Amino acid sequence: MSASGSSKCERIVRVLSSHYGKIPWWPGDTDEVLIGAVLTQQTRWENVEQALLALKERNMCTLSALHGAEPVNIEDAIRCTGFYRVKTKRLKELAQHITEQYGGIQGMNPRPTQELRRGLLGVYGIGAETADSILCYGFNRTSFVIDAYTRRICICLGIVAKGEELKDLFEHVLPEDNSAYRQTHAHIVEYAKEFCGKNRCEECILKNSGE
DNA sequence: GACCAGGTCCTTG
DNA sequence: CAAGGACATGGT
Repeated sequence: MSASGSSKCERIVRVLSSHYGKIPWWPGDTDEVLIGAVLTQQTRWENVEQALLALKERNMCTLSALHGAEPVNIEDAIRCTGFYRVKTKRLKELAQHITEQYGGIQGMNPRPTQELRRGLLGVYGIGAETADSILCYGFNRTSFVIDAYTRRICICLGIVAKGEELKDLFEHVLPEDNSAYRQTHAHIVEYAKEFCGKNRCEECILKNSGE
């Protein structure tokens, strides 16, 4: 009889938290988080940072600036993140959605999380991970981010839930506290970079710590 | 030169 | 519904 998905999730949260403690993750104002969330799709964060700098140098690192910018100028700034044409289109769509629906980022603050999430998921190029990253790191909401690392680790540990089910599992286990959501996702990424994909799976702390 | 990166969308079987 | 391809640059 193997442990249930939720007790395995609970253990992931607990073990990683005691191992890594508090770590800084995804700093920046709301505009930067929104833009970074799109740019980091299938892309290393170091490349995203360069693109954010390039956007800042051009005074284009805000959603309203991107809303009015020429696509070619956005493309030039974000080329180093790859997929630069589709990402430019996605940023434009996101800026348009927020401007039209809420009159800007400020207008989103009073709205409930689920309403914001539905709206974001309706935008071309914004899927579950990007939407939840925006909500969790940009608007301090309790919306848990499921990324490729999280899926990989959960499969590795025999957790069968996937997609929205996996998100629900973690959200039932976590306290209703944004910093817990941030930290747990940060821990998972940190852990995955350290142990997954480098043939170090067998020494990983989740498999070897007790039980 | 091959392979992958903090996804998403579209097309096929 | 699962699987495969497209989107593109930069690092290992």
